[in-house]
Amino acid sequence: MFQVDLKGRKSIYEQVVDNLRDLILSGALREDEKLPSVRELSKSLTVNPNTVQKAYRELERQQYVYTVAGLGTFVEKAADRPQDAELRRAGVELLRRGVRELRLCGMENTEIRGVFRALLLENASKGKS
Amino acid sequence: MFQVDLKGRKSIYEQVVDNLRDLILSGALREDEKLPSVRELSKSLTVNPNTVQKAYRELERQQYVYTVAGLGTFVEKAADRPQDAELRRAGVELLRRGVRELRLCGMENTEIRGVFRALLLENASKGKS
DNA sequence: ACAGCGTACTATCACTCATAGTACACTAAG
DNA sequence: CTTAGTGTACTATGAGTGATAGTACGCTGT
Repeated sequence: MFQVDLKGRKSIYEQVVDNLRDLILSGALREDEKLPSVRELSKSLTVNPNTVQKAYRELERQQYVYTVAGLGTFVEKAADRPQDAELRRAGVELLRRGVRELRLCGMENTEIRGVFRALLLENASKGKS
Repeated sequence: MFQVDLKGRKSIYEQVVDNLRDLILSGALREDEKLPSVRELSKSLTVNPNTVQKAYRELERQQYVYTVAGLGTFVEKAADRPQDAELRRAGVELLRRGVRELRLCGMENTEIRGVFRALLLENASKGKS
């Protein structure tokens, strides 16, 4: 399904959250589709079940998934996800910080704009991160 | 000089590093200008001297400052800073992640470009973060 | 009844951050 | 030389977080 990086700065459960969220947003996991069970995914990733459960709890808190007792965890309908706006704000914030960083390097608006245009084209056809 | 946020996700010494680095890059601290002493800044920020020293050591490692034994810590000359390229790569990476995030929200290139243009103008005249 | 599911709880270990305190070598000023 | 101020080094401690292990409970579908 995906991999986790033990030696990264991001914690494991954060990586699980981000990866699953991306799979949901990209449509790789469809609405009402069942996610792997906690124990199943924990074996697949070779991590502790508690770690996966922590990730699932967070995804449920953010309303990307919903849970049916005794059945499993499923992808929430896009219509019931009011927090896409929050994700959008996060994206804009990343752009803002990037612009600020490049400005500190002494780059002018025209240069920054050039870098940005290249980025847009670069990622246009790519589905990977 | 600046403030630290105790309740943020970033550690204190990282905040000190980032703040001082920004002051140097923006020119608020000029070349060969003396930084506050470890004990002085630690009192000013109400943090432990060891925390400030850790930040200074990191800034020296990144060659933003240099140290003269018994005298103090000073701003490195811009010509002796080969790692601006690294900062630039970090900025570009932020932009890339921002674009990716906004794409996951379902935004098209034209929309993303619109947000970006607004950002460029918004920060154009601002000196604050 | 049984297997599989999410959930809850306690306990432990490791790591990082921040703190406290002490000590040393250096420099400039008196 | 003495003193104050500087960076630096070191040990120790407490708090917090992340990850782990193990156990247990209630739910669902077969």
